[in-house]
Amino acid sequence: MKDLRPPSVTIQQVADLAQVSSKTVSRVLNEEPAVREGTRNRILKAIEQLDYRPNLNARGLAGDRSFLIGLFCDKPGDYLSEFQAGAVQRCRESAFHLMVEPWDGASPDVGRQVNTLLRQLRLEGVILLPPLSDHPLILGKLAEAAIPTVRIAPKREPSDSPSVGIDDRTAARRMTAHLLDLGHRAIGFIRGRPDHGATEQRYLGFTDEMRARGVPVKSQWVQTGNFVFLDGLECAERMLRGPGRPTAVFASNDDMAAAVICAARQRGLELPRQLSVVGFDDAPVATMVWPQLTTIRQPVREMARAATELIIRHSPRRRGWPQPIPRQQLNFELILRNSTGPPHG
Amino acid sequence: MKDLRPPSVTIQQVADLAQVSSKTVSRVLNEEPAVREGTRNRILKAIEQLDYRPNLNARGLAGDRSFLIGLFCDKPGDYLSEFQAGAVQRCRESAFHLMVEPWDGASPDVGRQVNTLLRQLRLEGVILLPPLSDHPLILGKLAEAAIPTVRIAPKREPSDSPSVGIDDRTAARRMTAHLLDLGHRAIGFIRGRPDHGATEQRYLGFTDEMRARGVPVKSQWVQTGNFVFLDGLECAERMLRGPGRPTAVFASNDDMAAAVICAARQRGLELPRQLSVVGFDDAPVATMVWPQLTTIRQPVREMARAATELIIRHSPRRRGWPQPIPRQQLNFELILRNSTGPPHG
DNA sequence: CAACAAACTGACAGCGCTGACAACAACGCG
DNA sequence: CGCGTTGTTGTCAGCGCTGTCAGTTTGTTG
Repeated sequence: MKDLRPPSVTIQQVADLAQVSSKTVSRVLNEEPAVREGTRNRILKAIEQLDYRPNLNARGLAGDRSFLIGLFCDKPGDYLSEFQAGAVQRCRESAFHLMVEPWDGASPDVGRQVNTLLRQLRLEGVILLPPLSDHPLILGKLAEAAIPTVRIAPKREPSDSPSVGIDDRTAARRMTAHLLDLGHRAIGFIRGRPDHGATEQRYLGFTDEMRARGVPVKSQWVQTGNFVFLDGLECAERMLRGPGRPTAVFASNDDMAAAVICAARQRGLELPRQLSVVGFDDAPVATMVWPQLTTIRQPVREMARAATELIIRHSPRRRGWPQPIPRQQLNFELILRNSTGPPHG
Repeated sequence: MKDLRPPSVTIQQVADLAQVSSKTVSRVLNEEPAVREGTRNRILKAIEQLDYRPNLNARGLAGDRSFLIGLFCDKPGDYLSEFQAGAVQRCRESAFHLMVEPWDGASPDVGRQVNTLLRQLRLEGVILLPPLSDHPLILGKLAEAAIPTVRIAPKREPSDSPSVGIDDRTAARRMTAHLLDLGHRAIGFIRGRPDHGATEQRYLGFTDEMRARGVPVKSQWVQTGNFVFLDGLECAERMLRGPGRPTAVFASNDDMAAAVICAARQRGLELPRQLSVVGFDDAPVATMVWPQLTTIRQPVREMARAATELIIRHSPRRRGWPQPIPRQQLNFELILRNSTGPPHG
């Protein structure tokens, strides 16, 4: 059975047409400076005319590159989807490609698998989504292989690797202020997964503002929901049963906030009159529940672009990594919808 | 600035250690048959010992392959996430990799871009998610490049390309039967995006069963919501206002069903007593709204596995494509939750 | 205008692997 | 024992591109 594919145009054909050597064509492909204007144009025209596309395998093999960026994540989901979209977009602009790799952070085999991937594919950089941003083993492998790495919303802040995120602490603080401004004093909080960096930051933001205003944080109103709906449901039920329940609940993400809404409904509470609920992330579900969630919008696509940009800009790696790149913080946005209102009475 | 990466192990080193030629190592790598048991073991041991990983670029260049499978989709979202997870999993088992590529089906430039991708990356196969499964231009390019293609939930059924899906029509019919069995006679339906194959099938399933039971379909209760929440909201409002409203609404997907729930709430309807709502897909949102949605579960991961399997099994492409592969239909599941009940009164 | 530097271009090897084909061994058979 | 046959391994070229370095042209200066 023969190969049915049409034959591909090679760099040599372009070179012949433009009457230069293939090396010179290679130069314009790689945007190397030393090519005369006229020559470049002639080559560009030839490329156009033949509709030439360089073969990535060949380019990679010869130059020991891959034009591939890895996006390592824990689980698929909204956040990943959105992030991926932003990253792919940026990649396209520079003829890079994105390889999304889900890892089970808990598996004992990650190390080996990451190794395989790095060495087989020769990734030019890796973006780590939480909670992988703080996975010691993966970070270790990456460092060992000297792969440029950008961590998204990391927990620790070792100065040796750049990261992109928002100021979760300030955002949570702002949100808490919103609740306090409405008049709430009895506020519950649902924490996220302990291994996410954002979890602690958001909680700190909450307590910062409560303390600053002199409002006590009741420990039985602080629960941990691991960022998932079902856990959020349980947390909400624990908070809401009994007479002395909070008048507002701040969930660390929207999935859990949606759970609070469900739980409140089941108990027959009227929202937001009897209970205000706020989330974090502005996930799709934020506008698919009623009342719609007041939340914090993270500029996920922009973060993805920024992270991808960092890697592309410093590629090929020979140019050195890391540079003195500070943690990059993008702006969040407080989005007021109708899940919040003044407390009843 | 020198290259910081550790040097990589080559096939030659393995060959030397095992005292064979590199070609023989290559043979075991590619699972070619003509290698003596003892030799194979010796080589395997050497590979293990050196922790050798073949360089994909080199393999690709020499063999004119890529070990890459493309997953083309329209927009990111739950469905994609889930599908991607399944596909990546299958890829890993065979040392393949998945390249997710979002395309704007409406853009006039898709053709060129698809071309670039196919030729640069030399994808060994492509999986098309709806609505791209029926995108004439993309299908054309793929055929032209003789790339094995699997279409997910396609509309048309040209026998020349395999596809994977569920029996949307029967599923919708089953769901409709559920509603009728509960006693509903006034049933509204919200259609999806016209360019999705499933849209028509699901609607047909609905009318099939209604007709079979002799229950009339009211045209003002059939609306089109394009599978998105906001449109669903409008559709629901149109159906629900006025006195003669349906007692049940069948939305073609869960996002729109969630919208129906919102709309019903805003009008103060009690669910499911005054209105039953059902969706389709069993998306995450199905269990994040209250009441939780009765819906149809699609085995998305299994579909992904099946599609990926088809491509891997027929790779390298020299082995011929297409084979006489019929449309593959996986089983759906009707999931009863609490958004449905007998009609009021 | 010679002399030299800077800008530009090309020749060539080789990246790590596989395809085609040759070579060689082991075996069965007349 | 010669010969073909099958099974197993090796040789070698070359996939399409880029790195190195040498060669050529152009520009600048005294």
